[in-house]
Amino acid sequence: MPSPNETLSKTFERHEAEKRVYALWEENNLFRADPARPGEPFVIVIPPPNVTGNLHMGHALDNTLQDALIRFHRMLGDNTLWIPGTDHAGIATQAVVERSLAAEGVTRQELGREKFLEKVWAWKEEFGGKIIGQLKRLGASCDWSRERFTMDAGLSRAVREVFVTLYEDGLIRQEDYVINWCPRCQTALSDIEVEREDREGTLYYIVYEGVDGAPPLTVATTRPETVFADVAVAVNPQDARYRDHKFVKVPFVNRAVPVIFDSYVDMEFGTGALKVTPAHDGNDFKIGKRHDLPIFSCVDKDGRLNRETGPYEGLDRFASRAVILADLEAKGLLAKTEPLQHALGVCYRCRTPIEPLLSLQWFVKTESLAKSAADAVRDGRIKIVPSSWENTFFNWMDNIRDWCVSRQLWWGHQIPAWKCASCGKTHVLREDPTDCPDCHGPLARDPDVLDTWFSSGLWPFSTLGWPDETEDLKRYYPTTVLVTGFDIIFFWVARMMMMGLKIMKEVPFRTVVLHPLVRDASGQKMSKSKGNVIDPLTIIDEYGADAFRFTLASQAGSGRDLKLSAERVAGYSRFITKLWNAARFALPLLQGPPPTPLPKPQTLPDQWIRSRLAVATMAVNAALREFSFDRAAETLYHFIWDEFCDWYLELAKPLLYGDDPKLKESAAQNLYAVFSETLALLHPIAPFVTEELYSRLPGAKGFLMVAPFPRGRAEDRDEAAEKNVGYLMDVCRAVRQTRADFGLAPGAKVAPVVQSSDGEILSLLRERAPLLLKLMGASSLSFSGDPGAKPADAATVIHAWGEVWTPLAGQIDLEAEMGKRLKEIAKLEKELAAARQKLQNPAYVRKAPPEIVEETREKLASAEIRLQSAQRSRDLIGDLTRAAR
RNA sequence: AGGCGUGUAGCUCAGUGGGAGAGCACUACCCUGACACGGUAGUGGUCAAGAGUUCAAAUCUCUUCACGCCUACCA
Repeated sequence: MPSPNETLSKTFERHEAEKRVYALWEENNLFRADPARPGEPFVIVIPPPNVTGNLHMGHALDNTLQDALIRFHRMLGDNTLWIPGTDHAGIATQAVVERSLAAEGVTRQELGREKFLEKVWAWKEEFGGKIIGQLKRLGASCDWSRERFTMDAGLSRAVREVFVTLYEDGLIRQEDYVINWCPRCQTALSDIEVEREDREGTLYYIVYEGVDGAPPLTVATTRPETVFADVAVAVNPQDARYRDHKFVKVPFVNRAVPVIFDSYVDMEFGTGALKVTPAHDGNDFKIGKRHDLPIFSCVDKDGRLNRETGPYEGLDRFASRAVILADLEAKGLLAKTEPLQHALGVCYRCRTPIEPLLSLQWFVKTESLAKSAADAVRDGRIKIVPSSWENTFFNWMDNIRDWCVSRQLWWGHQIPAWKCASCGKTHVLREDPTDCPDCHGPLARDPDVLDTWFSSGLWPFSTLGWPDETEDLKRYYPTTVLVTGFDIIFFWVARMMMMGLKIMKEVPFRTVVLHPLVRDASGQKMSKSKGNVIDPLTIIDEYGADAFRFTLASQAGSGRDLKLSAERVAGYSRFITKLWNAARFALPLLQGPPPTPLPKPQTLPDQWIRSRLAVATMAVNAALREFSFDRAAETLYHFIWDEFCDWYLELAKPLLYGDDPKLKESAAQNLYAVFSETLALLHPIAPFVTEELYSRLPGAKGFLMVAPFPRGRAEDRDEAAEKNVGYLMDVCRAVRQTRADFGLAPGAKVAPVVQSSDGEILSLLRERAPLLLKLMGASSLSFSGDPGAKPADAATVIHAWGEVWTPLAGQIDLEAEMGKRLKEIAKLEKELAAARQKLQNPAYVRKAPPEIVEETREKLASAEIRLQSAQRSRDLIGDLTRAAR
């Protein structure tokens, strides 16, 4: 680090400093957790980003908040651990590698499973985890020595252990079921991986002829190409129209199918008759089960019509539609068509329409797991912040459906299930078998892998070493806080709860902090196709990590959207510069750290800023404890800019620059204490600039990152000092206001007079006069106890404690000033009337709390005073106008 | 269809029973020896609309309107 005495550059050279400071933190092992150390555990597991991923705004926000919490608690002395890592992201990663293979003209099928997986691992080693370096640029203080990957050996063992345990407990089973199939990705998807898109579709009315001359029946469908797999037509039992229909013929294949009654059918929709296709619709599947109907497919996994469709075999499911409709029409079986707006299920990755398909898959039975998770939130073992999300959470947990966990991919945790070729039994095992445990027949392993969310569901304990009883696991489970966006409550948060409670018999975390999603400045989702993506690294390059983090924190309290714009970051980068410049002023004046315990402040400016610091410190502590990052940021912004820089530094200058060595020293020591504590308060949100400035404090030891976080000294609260500085501010503002209102020439030195009947106030002000002169741009300040001593042509500002008279000089825009005064008077009169009316209301005086009534009286008095001020100004302007004529 | 949420200054938002606020933007003036990425003083709002509860409503209740999100079995 540069030596403390070196003068600061004009602005914070953040590129160089961020790199240097971060390297120092790492070299000094400051991120590393030690279970043996004392302290309350404070543990966060990172939501593992995809190993293929790049840092985007969502990550930036998420990790800024986590880092702020970790840094805060580290400084509080807690035993903090922030576990980083990445997710193997099955389908996403497989797709990336397949794409790079395609460039070489190879498919994964040609390569074979084993070779392909080698390629993926090689890709992961070379390109994966780029995001880790990007998190470091953000300042993330993760314990990198504990970095994990959802497919590393330990986590894979955990996955297998959990799968087998759930299987043994009857919570996992393999079943034929209609699942969501993506014909493009060639895999099953869970229900929540299906997204709904509103699309303009068409409702086709198709005639099914009656069997043996029975009357025909018309059904309405959006999917005429699935008629081949129809096994029934269903109508509502209440529906009188179809009482006499017994059997109808499926078009093209002329199969006779029964007309059945099922209350699921909506009589109002279409014709009130529904074609039942159990193999290609989830609801039809349920109807089929209820009525014990046969089930078979007419669309294959590649999305083409199969053999059941006869001449149409091989056609794409959508391309076939036109042909089929034309043929239906030719047969006179297409009664009519009408447009229909419907929500089409599409693959969350490639937006290909989902094909509901009958298939053999593995399911996790979620009902009991979900109940225990919901109970944990209901009884407060897990707190959701903000609590408004609880209803959404319960709504899902109470209506949860079984979780399809098998995926027809290669990249992932292969399901530990083997099927015996001779006895046909399926074995789910912890250790790889050589032959069938029952009959020693040859075994074939299930080729499917698990949903990537299965392994991330174990993240809070698998990363701590489970299933081994590690020191980390004992010390750090359950984790303390989980910070994430609300978009993955169901994908991830709920599943961690279910898995943690089932496997560990204990909640995975005590608090879930849900933050907004980052949008662009106009509230649009950031997406490549819209071209509105702001790259966090570009922002960091341009404005610095501190300004960026401060911006994110300051906006993290708002509702569900965080609208981010570069202008806003630019604004907060000025705040960082302001702090830097305050340091440029302060550092050369400092000799060394103040003695401990910190001496009581002796002078008014010191008493005042210490009091204000105590208030701000307590507010920041409270805000960070309550995850109100925005409140913490706002408090710091105003304390540093308005109170520390604008008032305290100005008030302290005469002492710091003065001739009295004793005063000088105590002022410098106080400045040191206040400034260094301010840096500490700001550190969790803006770690780089604060660490850098801390290192420049003469005699500062160690790192700010591990310095104690200020708690706020209650004994520093000093109401008298705050009141007295209030008088100084009153005088100062009165003169400044007069200067501005009456357009006094900037160079013109005024000679204001302060009048008060309170001798103590006068002597206080007299003592501070030299200081005030500079702040007001006055040549002299005089004092009077006598209201009659007012100079002619002086503007008056009245305060409750006295008056400030400022003699006028120079050019004044009388007309404009008169307008302003009249407007002000009107406003004040209104205010007065309102207050008077309240006080005249007996019900108010009787029922309102006395302090509120008192407040209103004070308000009335203050409005009267301000009205007097304004009236005097008006009269003065009137006089001046007449004199000018 | 149901659920959740939002509506406050030109923009972004804080404020959950008692003075309508902040940042940015805007206006005027000022390079005063840390900072013009600065300072000082200002302009700007029927708190979406209506009704109710209350001595008192941006805040609580109801209704309406607008927008957003989530969930869902209307083929």
